[in-house]
Amino acid sequence: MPGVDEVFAALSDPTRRQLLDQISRQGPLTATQLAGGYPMSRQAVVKHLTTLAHAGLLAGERQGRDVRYRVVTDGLGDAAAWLTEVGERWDQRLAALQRHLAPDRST
Amino acid sequence: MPGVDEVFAALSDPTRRQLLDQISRQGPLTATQLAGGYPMSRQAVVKHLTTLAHAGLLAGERQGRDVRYRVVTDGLGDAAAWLTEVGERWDQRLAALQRHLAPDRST
DNA sequence: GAAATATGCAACTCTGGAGTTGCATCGCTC
DNA sequence: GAGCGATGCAACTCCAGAGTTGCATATTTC
Repeated sequence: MPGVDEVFAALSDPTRRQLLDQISRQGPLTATQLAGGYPMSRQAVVKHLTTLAHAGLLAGERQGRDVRYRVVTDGLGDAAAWLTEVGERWDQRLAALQRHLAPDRST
Repeated sequence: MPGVDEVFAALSDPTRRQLLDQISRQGPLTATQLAGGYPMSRQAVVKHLTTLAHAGLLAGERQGRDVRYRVVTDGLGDAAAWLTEVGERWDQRLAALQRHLAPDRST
């Protein structure tokens, strides 16, 4: 189970947010496919993907020669919970969030 | 207006989350008061507070010799919006969030 | 089986974040 | 006004993150 640290740290990089965004739109993609759209080396993109995977936001599935990265929800839970808990205290707008997420992740 | 980068980066540090948490519970506190509860120098805590303030999550108000830090909501908006936008795409649970935040911050 | 393409690994540089220490400055209080 | 307690500033160390390059390995395809 990935920690809140890693999730927020992963989301703090614009390239990584863009990667998540792109994959969430276009579905599973390989590192090489993704790398084409960014002004950096394939290896740099791979590192970002690894970071995201480590944070529980992506997962890579090997398919023969390729590895396709898809979005997963594992990492979001704790970070969202934290934002909810503290956010609720200082912003009434987020209080509603608490009430709507809580039922789903009660246990 | 603080960027999403800074907000997530600010939240990625456990000490900073703890500071936010503490201030959101106990109300406005000074750097010296806060520093007592952490295993680091006052200056280190001040740096964290400055980072949080820069991200739009805290604001310091001078009162004579003291500076009291209180929680503000400025920074949360964009980060929450991003989480909502992308999160919606990959987790139905977060879709509700979108619907409840949108009315308040619909430009 | 050989060429082409994709991933994996390792070493390297560079920059910024986290924390420290020392000292200066400002405001309160007696 | 003198001392005390708080903040502010600056310089310094240390380390992890971001990106690079080069090469090795695996898999597809002809």
